[in-house]
Amino acid sequence: MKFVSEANLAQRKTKLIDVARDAGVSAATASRAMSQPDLLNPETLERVLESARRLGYLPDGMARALVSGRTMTIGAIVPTLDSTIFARVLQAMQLQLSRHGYQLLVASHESSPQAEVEAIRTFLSRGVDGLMLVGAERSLAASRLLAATNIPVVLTWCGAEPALAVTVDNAKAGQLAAEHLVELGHRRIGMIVGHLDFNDRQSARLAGARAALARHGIEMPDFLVSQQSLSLAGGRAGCATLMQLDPPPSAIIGGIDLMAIGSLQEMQARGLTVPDDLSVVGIDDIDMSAHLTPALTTIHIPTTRIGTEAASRLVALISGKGLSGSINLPIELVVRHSASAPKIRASGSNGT
Amino acid sequence: MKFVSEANLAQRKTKLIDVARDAGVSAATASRAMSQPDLLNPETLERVLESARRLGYLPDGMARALVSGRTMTIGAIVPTLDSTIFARVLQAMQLQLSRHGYQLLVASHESSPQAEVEAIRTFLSRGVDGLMLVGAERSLAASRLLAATNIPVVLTWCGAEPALAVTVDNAKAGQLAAEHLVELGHRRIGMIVGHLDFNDRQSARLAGARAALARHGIEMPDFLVSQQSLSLAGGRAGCATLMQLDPPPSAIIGGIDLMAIGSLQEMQARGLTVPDDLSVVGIDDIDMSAHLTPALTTIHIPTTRIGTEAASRLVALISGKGLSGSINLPIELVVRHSASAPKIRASGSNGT
DNA sequence: TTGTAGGCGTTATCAA
DNA sequence: TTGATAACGCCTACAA
Repeated sequence: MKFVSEANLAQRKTKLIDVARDAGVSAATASRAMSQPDLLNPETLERVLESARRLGYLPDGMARALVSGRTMTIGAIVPTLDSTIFARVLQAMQLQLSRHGYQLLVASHESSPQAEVEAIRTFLSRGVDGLMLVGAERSLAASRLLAATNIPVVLTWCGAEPALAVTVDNAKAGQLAAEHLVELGHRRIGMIVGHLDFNDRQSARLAGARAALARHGIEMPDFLVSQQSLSLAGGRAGCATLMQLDPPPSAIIGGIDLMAIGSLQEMQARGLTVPDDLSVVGIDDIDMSAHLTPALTTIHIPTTRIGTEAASRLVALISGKGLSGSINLPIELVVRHSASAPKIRASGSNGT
Repeated sequence: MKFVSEANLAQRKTKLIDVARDAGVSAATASRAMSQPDLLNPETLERVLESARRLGYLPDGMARALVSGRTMTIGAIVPTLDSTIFARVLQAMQLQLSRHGYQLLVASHESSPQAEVEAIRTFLSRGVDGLMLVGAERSLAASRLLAATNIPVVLTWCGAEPALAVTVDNAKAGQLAAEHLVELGHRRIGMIVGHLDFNDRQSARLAGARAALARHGIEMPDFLVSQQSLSLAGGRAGCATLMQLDPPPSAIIGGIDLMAIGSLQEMQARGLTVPDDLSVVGIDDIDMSAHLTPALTTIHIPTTRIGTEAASRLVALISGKGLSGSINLPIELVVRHSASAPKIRASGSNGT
């Protein structure tokens, strides 16, 4: 028969026992060479390591995890991967985690509460050592899952007692944006936000803006708020909708920078000028915002830091050392060139 | 003593045997209830499932993987998470994979060949069932690792025989961009590309553009090529550099859309007009490009499809069914408004 | 249709 | 310093 033997087709993965035999030691010793080199005789150690190298040994994470109970893996579940914001957070987390030997497992739920539960279940089942989630609002099933687990969980952006959280004051972000516009003299202010269900960040930003305006005796009724997809196109559509109003708002707040930028582009496409014809303020301060013409006035959110802090806390909690309380990161208004005093309009009520 | 007993602090995770006992069956039966429900007596099945639900049973993925040899996990290693392009690919992959019960494990190497090896090693060790990588160029160590493994690996963007690949003709992308500009009448064409080492996509795009120009008797010497970071800021810097030349190019190709957009913004910041003062062509066709003013002329790369195809092939390869050859996806020029015929310059040699 | 028993690759405990 | 051996939680022939 000329058939190639099966054994040659899929060469069996070399395992610890192979290395041990090759080096003439027991499996236990070989194992120690991998994880606790200090306990070994230098010569033995070198011999085992050499065998491992030559045989191309790769430890089996599954077996290792099964017995040790730890996978050296952290799960992060975000609304979407297709967002500079979350990409940044994940990047920061991965960087921080890799410093401690942890690997990041990422999943996105595309704003579906049910998909989030599934992701949580999968990660828990997969044996992640820690979990990072975005926002405080989630399905009951998800909450139950989280309550039942005993691995550390950290919430980001928005928190909810008693969970550990790395937050940012989203309501204040809306407030800062609104107050800036009021100070510039705006009275008719619109806002473009993402879809509010299952998005406590956007909800808080809107509420914060509204409350701030109310304190100045200004209302922002529903027709001045446009719910759109959290994208450039959403921003453009929102801007188009609001500009159709009569009279149109003299200023718009974008629930995220991307939507504010969409507004900028919609105005440009209409041959109108920002900030002369419309003031625009964003929230997030993504990279691009500083490079636009006009550069976008926005609220800076320390995105990278959120990731770093979340990762640090997770690691600290797992190893049981280091501080690990919740933290609320500072945000601030970044004044650039997309918002100015409103043009005096014949029909408008002016401030002075 | 009033100490709370340890057992209460960390309630032991319920495992299969607990469910089995609770339902009054053997572990084997409980196991079958989870993975092969058809084999069970409906009543028994229901009883086990009920117990599992009530006890909040979550299968231990590690143990399951150890015995079954499969983790239902696919690893994807990309240059960076902070990129619309890769975000899109990953999103598409995740969507496709979830349809088959697979989970996506993501890592980024930030353009470090060594970090890539580490990521590959980690994933292999973690027991992923398949691996997705970007580009065909990598360190020797990485190649060895890949050659030694017997899980399916799919390369994306650029391929290399005999590896399975889902590619796009990057050289042709550069070619299409260059030819479009030549047809418009441009003779002095610059290009802004990413750093060329460990990035075969950018290298190919540059080479393709150069070759196309050469066929028309046009040279693109090094001083007309600016290597920058793959970012908006990089694009701006590259544009600034090239515009300082005397004479400056009449057209610029961006190695990625983001850099082309950076060029647009640099021009705008300088009070110059695109395409009147400079024609700009990108490569990628990201969302934003269609929304700019002027809208960006670019080469469309089917990013989402790359992810979908890669995922499908991986799944097919793992399950051993379905087609699974390499595939080269079509790309095409998308003419919008950022490139036009060059202004006749006194000092320039015009075509006619 | 259900139960028994062996083993997946590694680490940890206990002796030697 | 090293070795034997028993878990880890689950799956899957094989038997009943």
